[in-house]
Amino acid sequence: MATLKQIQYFQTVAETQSIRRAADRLAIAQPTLSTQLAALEKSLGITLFERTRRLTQLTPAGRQLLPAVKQVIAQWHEMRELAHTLSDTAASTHRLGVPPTLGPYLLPNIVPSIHQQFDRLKLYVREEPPSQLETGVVEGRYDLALVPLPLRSDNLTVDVLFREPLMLVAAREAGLAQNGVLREQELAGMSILGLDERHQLHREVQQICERTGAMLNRDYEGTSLDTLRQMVVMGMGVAFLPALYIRSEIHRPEELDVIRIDGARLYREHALVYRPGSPVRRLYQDLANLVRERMANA
Amino acid sequence: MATLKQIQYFQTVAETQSIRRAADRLAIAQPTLSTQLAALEKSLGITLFERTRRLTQLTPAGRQLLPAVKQVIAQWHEMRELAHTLSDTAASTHRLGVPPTLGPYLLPNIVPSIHQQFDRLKLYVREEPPSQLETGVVEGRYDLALVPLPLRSDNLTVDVLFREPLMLVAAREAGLAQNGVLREQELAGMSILGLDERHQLHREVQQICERTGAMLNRDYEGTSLDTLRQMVVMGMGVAFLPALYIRSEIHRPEELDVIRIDGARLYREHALVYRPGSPVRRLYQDLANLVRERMANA
DNA sequence: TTCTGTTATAGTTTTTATCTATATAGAAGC
DNA sequence: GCTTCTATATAGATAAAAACTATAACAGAA
Repeated sequence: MATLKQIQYFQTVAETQSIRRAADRLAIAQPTLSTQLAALEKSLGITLFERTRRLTQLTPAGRQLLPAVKQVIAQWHEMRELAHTLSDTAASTHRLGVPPTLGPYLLPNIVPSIHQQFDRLKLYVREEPPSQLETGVVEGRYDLALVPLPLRSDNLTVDVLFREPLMLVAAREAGLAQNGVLREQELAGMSILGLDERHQLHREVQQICERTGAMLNRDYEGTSLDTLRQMVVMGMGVAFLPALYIRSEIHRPEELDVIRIDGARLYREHALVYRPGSPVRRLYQDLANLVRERMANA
Repeated sequence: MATLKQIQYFQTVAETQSIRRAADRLAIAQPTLSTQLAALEKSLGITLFERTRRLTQLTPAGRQLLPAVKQVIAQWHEMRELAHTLSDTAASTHRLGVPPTLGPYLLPNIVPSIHQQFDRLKLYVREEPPSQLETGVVEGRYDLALVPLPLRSDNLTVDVLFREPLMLVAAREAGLAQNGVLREQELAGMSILGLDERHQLHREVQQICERTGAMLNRDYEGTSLDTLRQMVVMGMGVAFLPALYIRSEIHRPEELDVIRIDGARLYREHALVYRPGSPVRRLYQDLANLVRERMANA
């Protein structure tokens, strides 16, 4: 089987038109080169060179093989260069999974910071429900993912990132806003709109309702935060929406009241997860730190 | 330094997602594969795989290197296929040099036969004066050449091909033709048009003139056989033209008389030459035989 | 926990790439 | 025509590395 070395030897002999000079340039002994050339010729089934005392030149077949040989070497060098670039782990493309209720509202805040600190890092981002994100990371479809806590799987490394408050949102006409604050007790009996159960937020809101005595309206469920907001605007009820969503999507206070609930533990918690064995876990820890800092300062 | 084998190993592991299965498919022991992978990773400065018990999968960097790796292997296979094709020596392109006073008139007669017998052989043909053809072969610019005898160089293998008669050509008005034959003595004192001295034919005609007592007209010399013919047509004199030229270019007997000279050794002799060390000399001998047979039957 | 399957490591053997020394042969020079 | 020079080939020895076997380490499943 021909080796890359032999192919390089071939090219050098073709260029120098001399086994002797090629051996010098390659810094190997001349007999080595002779032997390796012979081995290459044998493995290819071609006589590549016409050897005379005065000069060693290509045969017609060798001459026509040379461009193909150069191609192989060129591709090989290209591969090595790419490897060199990639040897900085932060220069690769990492596959990041995000939940649809977080990604679009968080990433715009942090991606610029990421590119500032890791200028050659690239992210390939996909949205999926959190449960699929977890299995996606375990199975290797993702390198890392943003997921809400708590986790189902226990074989992933978890870097807790931040808590995101859930705020009560009501139509302006409902007149619920009293200085933008409501006491927890006042939630009791209230009808709450939620997302459908495929979303993690469904469960989170469900738990809040159980704790506070509010009632989760299961007749109408949103399929996204945007539809949920629309349902609130149309007066179908009130809803808990994540703070990052509110910050990025609700700009017209004349339509909606955003109300903080006094006393209740109303938040969801996000984490960055990846496989414990990932050779670039160090980079992912740095990324987690960056997100934490960015959110702490926001 | 990364080897082709290691690169193949890399690809196979990436495909099978398992060192174990890859080792099976490659028919090598598993520890060998582990070691070679580690060596490749070290030489590239990249961790290519994330090894867990359950599956061995690519790291982000490895994933991005994979296409480049496949390129290298693809190019290598392409090279091997080409080598296989070229392993039939008669499937290569051979550089053939021909003199301008022979090539255009001989090749149309023999090239079809060559392609019939060696259907994958290709000829790259160039025209040059015979002296340059000889050095061209010696120096390796040509693989083989058609040249007139005698040769200057003595370090070339010579396959004599055939004798080509030189015929006297005169304008119809000159009225020289007597049954198309002239006796040698009648040449004495006659003014003969020739090519300029860069052509071998110049010397050949010069020798004929010396032998027969004819006079070589040096005031007007042709730069090609075609101009020489024109000069004859215009009544500037008579000329010796090679039989192959006459056969292929002179179709209008009303303009010119073609006259055979009785008694004189009027011919030039052609040979096929190539370097004695050429690994494909066997093929060139076959080609020479083919030309000889073709010309004997013509 | 124990068992199973996968990868890594240790130690050995085989292969092969490389070296030095020398033979061989063509070209140039005497 | 002989010698010398120079380039490649061959022989034999050595060093490098690629391969093997055996076994350790370890995670996940039973």
